[in-house]
Amino acid sequence: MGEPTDFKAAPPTGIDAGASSEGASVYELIRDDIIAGRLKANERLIAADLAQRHGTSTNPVREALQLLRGEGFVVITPNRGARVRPIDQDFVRDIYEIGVLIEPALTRWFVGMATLEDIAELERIQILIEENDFADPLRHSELDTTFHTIMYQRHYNRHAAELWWKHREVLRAVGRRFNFTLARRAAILREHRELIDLVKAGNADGAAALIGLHVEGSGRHILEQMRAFNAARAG
Amino acid sequence: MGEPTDFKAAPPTGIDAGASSEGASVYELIRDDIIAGRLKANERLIAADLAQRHGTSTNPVREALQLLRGEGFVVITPNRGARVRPIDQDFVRDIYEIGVLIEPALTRWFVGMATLEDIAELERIQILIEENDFADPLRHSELDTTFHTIMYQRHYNRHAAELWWKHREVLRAVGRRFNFTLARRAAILREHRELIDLVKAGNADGAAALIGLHVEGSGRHILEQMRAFNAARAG
DNA sequence: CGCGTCCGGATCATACATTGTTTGACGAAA
DNA sequence: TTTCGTCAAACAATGTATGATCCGGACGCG
Repeated sequence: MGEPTDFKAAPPTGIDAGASSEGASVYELIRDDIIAGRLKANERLIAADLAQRHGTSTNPVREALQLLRGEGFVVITPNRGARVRPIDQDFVRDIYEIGVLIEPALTRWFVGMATLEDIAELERIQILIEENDFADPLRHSELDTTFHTIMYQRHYNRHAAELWWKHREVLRAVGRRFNFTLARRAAILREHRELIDLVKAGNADGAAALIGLHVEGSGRHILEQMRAFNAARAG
Repeated sequence: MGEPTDFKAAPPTGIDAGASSEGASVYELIRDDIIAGRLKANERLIAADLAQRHGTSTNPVREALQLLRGEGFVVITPNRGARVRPIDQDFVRDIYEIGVLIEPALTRWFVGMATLEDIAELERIQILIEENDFADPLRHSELDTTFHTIMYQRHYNRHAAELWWKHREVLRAVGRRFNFTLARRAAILREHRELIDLVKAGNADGAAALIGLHVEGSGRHILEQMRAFNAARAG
């Protein structure tokens, strides 16, 4: 975990990391292709083709597909191969709704466990977020993820934390395609500030409720963007 | 889904099913070995060994391991192979705690969508459960799973339903090792009955709260059994 | 204790066998 | 002529086998 001063978003401890040695595993390449929409919904994923496209053999590709299946990005039907699961509005909604259920619980625990250092760290990141002020969207995304990771990374329920992280990655990837509305920007800053206050006050229920709204707002925001994008494309 | 009169527990629609054609895929064999404790905690999983033991080659084994990784049963470190994740009390606690967060939401939705047929179906299963009265534990497990599946199988959030199903499978496998205490038996029957009443009354919040308690009780029950078992083994 | 060597095994490439699915041609029946 | 069932060939999923390469840990030496 190294220096806690680093703002780089990283999984909350001992969590997976691709199976491959290379910087960009086949797994990651395919996954990003799916999330970014380069591989279209329901498109067939033929192992041999993917192997050739990424300059590997079929063996790693097949493993990557199994992994992606486990994560829900790919649907495999026995003897009929793999298809891209559509990253559509339903998919995003499903994911953020689960977040709405889980994150408040993680937050509630954090409020009871937070040290002064934790709070200082949150405030430090929040200041960086405000300094960046969405100028660099990627940096905002990193910082925002770090903000939440600070709260969840030590939670005893590793399963829940891991689930949160996976979902977070998906939403982050999808959201990268869009810009933040002014309203959303304001809400994010306000809610973060408010959250810090609630943590300071030790108000676990309040913090949990707020995080629920925060996640819900974030999910809705992405959903709206997707809807607008699709409407624009159709119109 | 074929005949709704069948009580056999089955996943809530279109959910995975092993990748293999055979009845028992390597994936399932390894998974069951882990859950049943035949493969010990943190034991190294050497692809070549597993392949030989199950009479296959390394390729299916590696794919199975990736899949198991995605489901949290196996931890894979790059270039250092796979290890069995311990199915210990922490693991079980993590899983049922997530259930406590998710199932109430699924239930709340069900209460708003339940038809008379659904309720009749719940009551029918409940009668079978009471007739069996834990005499055949396996049958109870099947029936109980069906009871909950009736409520969740049509939920729009497939992701959440799938998550529930996976967790359910694990808890079922772990629980198979133990017997129900009398107190737990009574609680299960009472809570199911009460749940049906709440559904009939359209009391979504009440049903959600009750399910929360139900899942919590179920989880604690398994945890207690594990604790007792370990204490007995140690003493 | 630090360092180099060696070995096990992970990872990947390749080739091939087997089996299930799809598709479209062909022919019989309406 | 149209419709429908049958069947074979193409395609690809799945599994097997084998070898190359590379990383990490263990062992032994200085």
